Amino acid sequence: MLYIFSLSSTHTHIFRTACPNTGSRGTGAYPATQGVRPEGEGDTPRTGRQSVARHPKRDSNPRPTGEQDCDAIKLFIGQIPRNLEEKDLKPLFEQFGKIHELTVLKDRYTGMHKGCAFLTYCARESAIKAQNALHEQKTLPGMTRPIQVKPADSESRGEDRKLFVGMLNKQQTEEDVYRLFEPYGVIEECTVLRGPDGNSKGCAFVKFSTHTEAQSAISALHGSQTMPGASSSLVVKFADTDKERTIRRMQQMVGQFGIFNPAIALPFSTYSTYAHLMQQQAAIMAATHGGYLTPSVAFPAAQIHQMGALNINGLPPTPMTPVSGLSSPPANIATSAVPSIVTPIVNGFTGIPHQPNGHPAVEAVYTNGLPPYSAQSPTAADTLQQAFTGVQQYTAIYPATTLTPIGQTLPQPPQVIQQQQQREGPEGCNLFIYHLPQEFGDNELMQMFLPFGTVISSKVFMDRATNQSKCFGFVSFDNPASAQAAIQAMNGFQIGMKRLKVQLKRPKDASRPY
DNA sequence: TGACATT
Repeated sequence: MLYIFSLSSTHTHIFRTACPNTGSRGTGAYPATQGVRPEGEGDTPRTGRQSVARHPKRDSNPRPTGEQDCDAIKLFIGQIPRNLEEKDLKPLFEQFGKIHELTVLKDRYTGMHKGCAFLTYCARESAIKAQNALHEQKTLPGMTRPIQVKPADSESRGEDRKLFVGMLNKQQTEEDVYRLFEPYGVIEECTVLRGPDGNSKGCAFVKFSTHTEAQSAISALHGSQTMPGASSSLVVKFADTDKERTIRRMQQMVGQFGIFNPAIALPFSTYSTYAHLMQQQAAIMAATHGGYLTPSVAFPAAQIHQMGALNINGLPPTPMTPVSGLSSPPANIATSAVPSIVTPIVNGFTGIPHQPNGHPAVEAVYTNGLPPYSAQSPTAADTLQQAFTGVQQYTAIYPATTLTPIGQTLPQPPQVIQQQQQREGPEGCNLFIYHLPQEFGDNELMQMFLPFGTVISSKVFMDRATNQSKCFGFVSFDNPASAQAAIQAMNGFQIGMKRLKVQLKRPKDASRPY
């Protein structure tokens, strides 16, 4: 099994030019013309409001006058080949104006290029131009999806105007959905969720410019009709907040197929004690295991990622309480914003079991039984975006043949390191783990223990006859302290109905049974 | 549950 790491710098690279008067960025709503731009729009009667959606003006949240030119917009750039650094990307974006800051996102632990960037022009207008010219308009070499150029989540607000639409016909396109919703307001974003194969998952996100519009669409459309082939009537509701999504995915993962990341599937009591360790895991998972990672994992992991202070060496800063009581989840779980990048999210969806109704397990159920989140942390949003993009882009790793994009030479691809060359670590570094979820393989096992240090090997034992996991395995660290930290944190850790048993591997000469 | 780097 191959594991993909980058050992390059752990620092984020920033390209920045001096640009005066950009201090006000990051606070305003963006006059976005995002998502679908249906063609042949003359076919359908349109309201006056809806034409507004095609112009960079927003009737809500008008900006103060005189601020426009230097009220920079931070753009999120997605679907960037991982071999392109700031210097490579700069020419592509400079044609729309002077760049104030361009930052390729790197995993903070592995240094791995996350396939996305943040871009801030000196002039607001440049950002709008760039978005209009590039967003979904061209595909960079090696990528399977078109480039994403849209306001960073730190720029957008109001997930209270974003709708989840379920029970669509899988033949329905963005344009179909757009037309369905356009009578109710200005649509800023309309995205059908699709699997890796490009097939619709039968659901979509539609973002209106105002909450009122979104609400009116719900009132008019929810349950109003049943699409051909759908098992029940149309579902139109406000999209989940992260908190809701986290909870839902935890529940679903536990119930359906075990889990990938214990932090997600676990009750909050253990979740909270483990959470700060998962900060690191989140980043690593997002950056290195997109092909395996389900979005249900990526969401919460990314949230956890920005909770609390980090302890770089992976050791828990406080004594762990593996099976602690009934503490509440950290309050800031709910503070991150739902990313506006919708299209990229779906691309990383691999291995998600589908429910009998044919809907993806993760997206199938959206309710709004929880209060909306109150605050939005740009950092959280950024992290989510990073996680998403990391997930998504690893479904299409480097192609064997890489074209030279935008006239640049190509840096080398990320390092691919074969793991498990060394099976056992030194004495005191090897853990025996029992009660692993049936679904856990070497990879998942490794990820579960990565937060505690450098994992030099991970092995889940498989039944030869059935090829099923025997639910135990080994993890080896490169130092005993990591191993001890892992024992402290993970022994007794509840996953679904089981609790992990994490012990030092028995020395070879010890044959005593338990 | 079942039990320490296998086939």
